[in-house]
Amino acid sequence: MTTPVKTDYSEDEKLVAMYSKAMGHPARIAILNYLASLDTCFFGDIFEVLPISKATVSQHLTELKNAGLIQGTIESPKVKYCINTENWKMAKKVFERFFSQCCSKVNVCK
Amino acid sequence: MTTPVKTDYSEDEKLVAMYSKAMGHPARIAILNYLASLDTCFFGDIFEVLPISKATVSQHLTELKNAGLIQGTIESPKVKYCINTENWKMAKKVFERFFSQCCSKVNVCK
DNA sequence: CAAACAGTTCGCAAAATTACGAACAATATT
DNA sequence: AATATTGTTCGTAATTTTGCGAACTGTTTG
Repeated sequence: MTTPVKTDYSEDEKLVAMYSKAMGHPARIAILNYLASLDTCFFGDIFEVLPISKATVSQHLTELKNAGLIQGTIESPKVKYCINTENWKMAKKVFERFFSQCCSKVNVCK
Repeated sequence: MTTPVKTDYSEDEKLVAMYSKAMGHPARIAILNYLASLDTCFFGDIFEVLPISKATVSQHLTELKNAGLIQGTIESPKVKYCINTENWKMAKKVFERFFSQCCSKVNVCK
């Protein structure tokens, strides 16, 4: 009957952390903002707007794709990117739950 | 009249990225969850619940403090930690705005 | 005053992130 | 068929992150 020491993190904790990590760079936030404001968007459009090389843009896009926040489809010779709305909604929900758990009661230090 | 190429990221983009980065690790999410569920909490309580060394816990706490999401006050010989409600609300708002900008229109690829 | 307690900081190692240019693939154009 | 266009991948370098044990700081207790 000891304290319930965590041997691992919960799925929810891992999920929030995963989305957060993917969003943990201004370039990736800028990409998401940009994609969220558009219907369609090619790699070139994103690259054009960011102050980094295309190799780096491509890397950031891969990370966002791996996190599930965006998706890309080939339209030769271009690649069209967009928000993955399904997962975007999921992330939105997960963050809402996360942030709403605090500040309901007064729990300030001191 | 060329395309408005970004030379830097907006303050909002940097802010979301900063909070996200701080939240980009399951241990830090677990800490925030834990703190959000309590009124008061000492370092030892947090350490006790996590599967990592106290040196590492201390590091994570420092990061969360630097991001402004938590605060700590010394109550010798212990240290009491808690959510920084002011900034927590700020973060909540910032993420709400971020996530609500999408999915209003149908902008799925293909 | 010595020993115990509660955390932080230091020093270090391993791994991951960030960034870029150059090389590469795959289609499109001439 | 050669060349241009569009992105991705590779190789590499610099930096940051993550994690830990050990040493340290500052109270507090014996």
